[in-house]
Amino acid sequence: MRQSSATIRDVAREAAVSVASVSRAMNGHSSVHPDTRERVMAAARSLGYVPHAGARSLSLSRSHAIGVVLPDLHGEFFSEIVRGMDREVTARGYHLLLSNMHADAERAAQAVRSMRGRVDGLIVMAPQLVAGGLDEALPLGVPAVLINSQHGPGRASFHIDNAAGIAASVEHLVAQGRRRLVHVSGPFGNIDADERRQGYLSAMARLAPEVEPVVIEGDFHEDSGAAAMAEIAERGVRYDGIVAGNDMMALGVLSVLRERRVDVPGAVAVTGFDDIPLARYLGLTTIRAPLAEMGERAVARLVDALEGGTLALETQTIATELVIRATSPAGAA
Amino acid sequence: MRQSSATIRDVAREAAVSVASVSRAMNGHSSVHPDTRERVMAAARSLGYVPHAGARSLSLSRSHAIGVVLPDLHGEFFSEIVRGMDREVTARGYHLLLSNMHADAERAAQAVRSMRGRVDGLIVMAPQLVAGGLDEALPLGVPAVLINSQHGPGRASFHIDNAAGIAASVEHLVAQGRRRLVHVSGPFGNIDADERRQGYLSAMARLAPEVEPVVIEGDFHEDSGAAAMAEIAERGVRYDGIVAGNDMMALGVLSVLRERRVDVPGAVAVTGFDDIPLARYLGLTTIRAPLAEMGERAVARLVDALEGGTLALETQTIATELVIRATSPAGAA
DNA sequence: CTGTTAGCGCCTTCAT
DNA sequence: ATGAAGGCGCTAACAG
Repeated sequence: MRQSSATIRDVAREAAVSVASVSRAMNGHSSVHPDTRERVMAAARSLGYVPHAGARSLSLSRSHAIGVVLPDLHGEFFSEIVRGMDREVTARGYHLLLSNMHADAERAAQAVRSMRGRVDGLIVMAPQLVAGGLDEALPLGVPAVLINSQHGPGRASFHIDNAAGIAASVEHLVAQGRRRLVHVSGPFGNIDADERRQGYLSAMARLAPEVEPVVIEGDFHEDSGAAAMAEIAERGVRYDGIVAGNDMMALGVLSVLRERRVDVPGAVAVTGFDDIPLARYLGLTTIRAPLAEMGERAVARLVDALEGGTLALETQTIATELVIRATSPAGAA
Repeated sequence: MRQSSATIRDVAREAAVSVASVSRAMNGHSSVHPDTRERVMAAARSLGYVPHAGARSLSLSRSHAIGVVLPDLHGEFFSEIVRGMDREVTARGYHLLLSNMHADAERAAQAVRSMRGRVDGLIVMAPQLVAGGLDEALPLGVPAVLINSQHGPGRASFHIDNAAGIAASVEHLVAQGRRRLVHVSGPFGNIDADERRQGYLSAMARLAPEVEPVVIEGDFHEDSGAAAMAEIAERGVRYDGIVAGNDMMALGVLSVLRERRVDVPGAVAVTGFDDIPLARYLGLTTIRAPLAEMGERAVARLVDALEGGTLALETQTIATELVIRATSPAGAA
């Protein structure tokens, strides 16, 4: 049953021409006699011939595929970026090849290596890979765009301005007269988490220098937001605002607050990061980053480079936007 | 700069052996002298050699990639399925190649064709493609698994039991003494929408035969849920329950109800379909389908077939589960 | 155990 | 305008 499809040679035989002519006809070259072209097309149609992309890639050294390496598809964050990439890639006539990259450098390198020879370029998102690991893993000769990853100089990359985003949250809360702000951080070592935490610390030092900043480590999941609240209670920390490292943890925070019948935003204001759909529904103040757009831009940048342009080896910063909602309305406190 | 990577021949030269030996050594064949293997590995390492997957595929006629064709990555529905596929595919040592399929049959066929020669098998999700269109587009000789798509006999596929899911919702509401149930449907022609609508109609005929069923067409997006409520009001329809075709539309329905200060679930109960994360947060009763698991199973089935097994040309039905929440609590009405 | 050779399917000079 | 032939990088017989 597994009848192997027709090849270019079958078409050539059927049309009584050489394979070269078939190739030329199929690829719309000009120097082909209309009659020949017609015969070739007819033969191809009748045989149900479809060019073998793999062979084509090998011959042209261009696969028209770009590899995407990321931790996982879990949650809104990555799927939103991938969605943007998918949109652009479709418009450009390319394909997306997905690959999971695990946290440890060895398997990360493995994931990257396994794409050599099947993609023309790479987009890598490795927020939890330590600096250096990524630079070593990336193969030479394959253009790559990095997103929110730690890397050395001389790489094309995008960087969401995490610190500025969190700083905006802190400013917003401080403007309401709140000063005892606690930060629920993502896992230490994750670059996004680290930058956000650093943003919180800097902003606090600048805007509320007399207050001792408090950081609780979470893991970006909802449960850890709730757990953080428990720890805060245990340590007897007083606070009038919680700046969470992402929306999911903010939700965990909110559920605990609601359980304890704490007045939000009266007594405590809460902010998140990412602006996932849930945030809008629950009225959570958050920081929005144009993820899909960043995905599009990453692809555009890469494809432009592949098609003759040059890949600017610079980091492009993606600005974020503070979205104020019910958990910290403008005039509160 | 674009220094072309080392090939198997470079390694052979460096190790002073033939390319065949390099190939054998790299692929862990048994019949290779330990010394040569060592020399080869050393040479490969020093040259930073990474096998060219494309060339390998061509030679082996196996790409270890499976193509996924779907409408878009928008929303939870597809990304959840893709997440499951991604998980399984990683475990099996395969890659996922994404491709968007637009609604019209021509471009759908195009999307499928463009994957010939780059994947070993296909997983296709085309809920809005009319019967026949898909069967024609699918290339012979490439194993394919269809998910929630219209197709002729003799295909391997999965089918979410939409009708049974909606029927469960209707039964649940009827058990509460509600009978004037309105269905907000997805777009006509979409197989999921059609089956759910049909499930509603059958269940109504069976459980509330004296009631005239009411169907309003939406488009699976939130706004259309709100629009449906407007239309219902305009037509003066009386109701005590809204059975939406999916969660997003149910959310639209809920927002209108809340705006009008209608008592939910007292006066009106609402149900959705999909069990997106938001549903849990908003306490929306819904139908859950194990999407990620279905994605995993689709990949497992396909890969098993590719590795020697045979692809059972049958439709496997995915059972759904009624998740009762605040918008239609068990003892209400 | 190892080297030589012939493809996998296609594109592209180089002749004609 | 067309055909013949070499090659993309790798693997799989087939000989030694």
